[in-house]
Amino acid sequence: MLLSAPAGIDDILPEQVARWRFVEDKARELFARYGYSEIRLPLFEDLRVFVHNVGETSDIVEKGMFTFDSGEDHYCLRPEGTAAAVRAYLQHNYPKTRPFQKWHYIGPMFRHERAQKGRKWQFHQLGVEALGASDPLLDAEIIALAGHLFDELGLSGYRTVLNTLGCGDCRDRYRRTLQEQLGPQRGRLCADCQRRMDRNIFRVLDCKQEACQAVSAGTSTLQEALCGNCRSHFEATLQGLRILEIPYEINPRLVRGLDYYTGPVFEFVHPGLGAQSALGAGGRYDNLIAENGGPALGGAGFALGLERILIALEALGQTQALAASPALHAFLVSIGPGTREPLFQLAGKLRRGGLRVDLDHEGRSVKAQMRSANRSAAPFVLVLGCDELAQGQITLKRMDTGQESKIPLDSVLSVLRPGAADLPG
RNA sequence: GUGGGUGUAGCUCAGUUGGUUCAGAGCGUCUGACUGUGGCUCAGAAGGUCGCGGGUUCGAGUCCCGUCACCCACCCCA
Repeated sequence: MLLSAPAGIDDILPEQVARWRFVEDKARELFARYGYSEIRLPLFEDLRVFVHNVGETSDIVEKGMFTFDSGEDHYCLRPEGTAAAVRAYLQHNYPKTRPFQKWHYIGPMFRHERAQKGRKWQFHQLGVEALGASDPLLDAEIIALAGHLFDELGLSGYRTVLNTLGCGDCRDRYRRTLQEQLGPQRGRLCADCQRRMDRNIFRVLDCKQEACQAVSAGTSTLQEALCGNCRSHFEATLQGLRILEIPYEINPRLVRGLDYYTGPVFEFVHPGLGAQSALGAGGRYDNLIAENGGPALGGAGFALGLERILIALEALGQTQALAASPALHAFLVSIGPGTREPLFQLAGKLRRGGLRVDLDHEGRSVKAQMRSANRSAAPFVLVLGCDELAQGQITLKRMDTGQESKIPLDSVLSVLRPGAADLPG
């Protein structure tokens, strides 16, 4: 019986890697343009890093993490990046040395949920964290950055939805209001929402059930409970978006599942994604640093689902025009006894000289070697037969015209090298 | 954790009311078409315990049960 990868974990095969790199490369370039330097964080952490921050009652912590023990210590595969970034920020004393940090990361995250479209056990996030400041223009900046990335990728049709959750006080006040307004209607809510009422009552607001929506439609919105500071921060964020001419829409019922969010939160949704409709999401978390033992410094960030971006691009038909890897400069074909080793030697020289070349390793016929050459998309083929070998020459064939010429064996590098920069790839 | 759907060659799928074309097609792969040369065309070949295990039947990809895997959805979230 052949083994296969665990459920919910995909191999990213060579044929697919070009698409991944297309997104990753573009993201890295843009992150740098916005001043977000890369940080590489561990794939597993002390369990407490996430339990306290993501939320004890969130599904991620309740049943969604891969955990394991080593002796007395409890660990988990990271389910998200923000809490780990904050941990590193504090561990390395950034608040005291250089409190304002703009970081980005790209890498795998792990959540133990039933897999479905756009939801895997191992998935990949592109994330950004701006730590140590509470400037509302930072909220606007990261929203703009995500949108900019989508635009650069040719990912059209996404919507930017935002809302504000308010500070702790606003939320406490609003929570009480909701409890009062929803309490008497509890029986009309679905079973999930009745559960949500006790765990995270805000999530009742974005339940998909019609009955629940009808009930929650009658409740007051958080906007009405917002304190002056939160109101002006949100306004300033929106103003920042307008300055940058970023289109957005406000959804007062947008709620985030992670506990650490405060203030503005946002989501990028796309119709090509299926039920998991968010390309990415994020928001401000002004209490997170303090709650982890640091000073009262704010932060904001987002995480985008790499697979989801790929799904959306696929839905848009933006899949072609991506070479799997740079094409070879030349494919080397050997004909007849005694030619293989000299050809192998030539390959070594050409590679040392900076050219991408390859040759057959399956003992295939000349015709088959030519087929390989053709498939490789190499613009040139070098044919070494007994005749050429005896003359110290090699046949250089242009694959586009089929034109052939013999050149001295030791001149190959200098003949191909000048044009190498013009070659595809 | 809960539903629903699907499981036939490497890939995409046909296989009608269970019975000598039900083991097939297309694509892909490989070989060959005046003995050292690709892309097009033509010819041919390889490749499948029909997910797995039971059962019903004279006889099962084709019916029943179980099981596993995958997909989609709920939930949750990127």
